[in-house]
Amino acid sequence: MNDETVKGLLRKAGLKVTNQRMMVLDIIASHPAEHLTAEEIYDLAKVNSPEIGLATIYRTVQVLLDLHVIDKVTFDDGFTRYELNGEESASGHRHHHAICTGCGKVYSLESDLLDSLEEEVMEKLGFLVTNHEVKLYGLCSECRKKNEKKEVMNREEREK
Amino acid sequence: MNDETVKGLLRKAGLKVTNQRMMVLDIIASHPAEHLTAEEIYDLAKVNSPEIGLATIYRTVQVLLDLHVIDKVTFDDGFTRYELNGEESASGHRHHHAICTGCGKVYSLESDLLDSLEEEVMEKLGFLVTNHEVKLYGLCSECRKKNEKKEVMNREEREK
DNA sequence: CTGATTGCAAATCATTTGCAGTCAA
DNA sequence: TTGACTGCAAATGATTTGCAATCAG
Repeated sequence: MNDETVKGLLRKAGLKVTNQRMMVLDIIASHPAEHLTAEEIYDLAKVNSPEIGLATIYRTVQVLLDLHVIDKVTFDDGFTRYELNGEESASGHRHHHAICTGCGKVYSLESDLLDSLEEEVMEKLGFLVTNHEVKLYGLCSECRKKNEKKEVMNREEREK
Repeated sequence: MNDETVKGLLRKAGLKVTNQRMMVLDIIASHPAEHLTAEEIYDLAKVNSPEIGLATIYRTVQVLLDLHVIDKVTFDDGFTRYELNGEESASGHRHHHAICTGCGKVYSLESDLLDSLEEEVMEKLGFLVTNHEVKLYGLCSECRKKNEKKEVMNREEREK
């Protein structure tokens, strides 16, 4: 989805194409996989437009959410984050996230392996799935290595 | 998991077994699949203990979260909700939720169909999944029926 | 022009925290 | 007895809102 497409969506919705709106969109688009918070978007926006207000960021992400241009994500750290909607994936479904409980790093996954789960829900509950959100919590390879080292150290400590 | 088990967990953690803590636990346990908010737990607690404070609810759910007796869930409505940890399911993994975008009702699912996804993440990223959270958004059978009716009405309206 | 949008500051509202009194062990 | 726990009220911090000025169409 490019700027022009979004401009079209804005107009179709009877909304105006403003510098602030396009700037927020571009900031989110140019930081893929970074899951920016409103405050982070605000700080980046201020670099080129120091007069912009934080309220504008909040109002703009709401507009972009309504247009399904972006999606909301949270990783239980008290912040709402925003990312481009993965509309490319025919299904319209969002991608998944793997969150490391060790270092907090977030990995984005593209796999769409929930089809069988969604079919099951349709059959058993008559529930039609239109979107999903998957978060995997665990340890990334780096943190697993660190943990192993720590365990070795603890063992040596104990065996003293 | 019963009261006695939790009392044991509290003692093992060097924490005290208080009426407030057991009451909050019992309220959450006796409202399965209702995904209570702190405020809702507070209102239910006040029925029998009008002097209890909301801060105690927040502090208590934090303790129960630390002990992995309960889990946190959010459905993007601005509230944090709490539910008993589905520790029964050998894997220690949480169950899934299907959230109706029509009426907001939440269905709990027990299926554990993410194994292949988790294996893939392990192979490709070296990321070890220890827990996951799955939310399916869509329309429940009731709301689908309502939508169909509405569509028929719209069509009739258009064809006038 | 003119209503939508913005920036600012003040308001909201869920959650957290300090503190003095209370209670479990 | 005594440190952990609780209730209360005040503080915090992300997000929202009212309003006058500004801007897109």
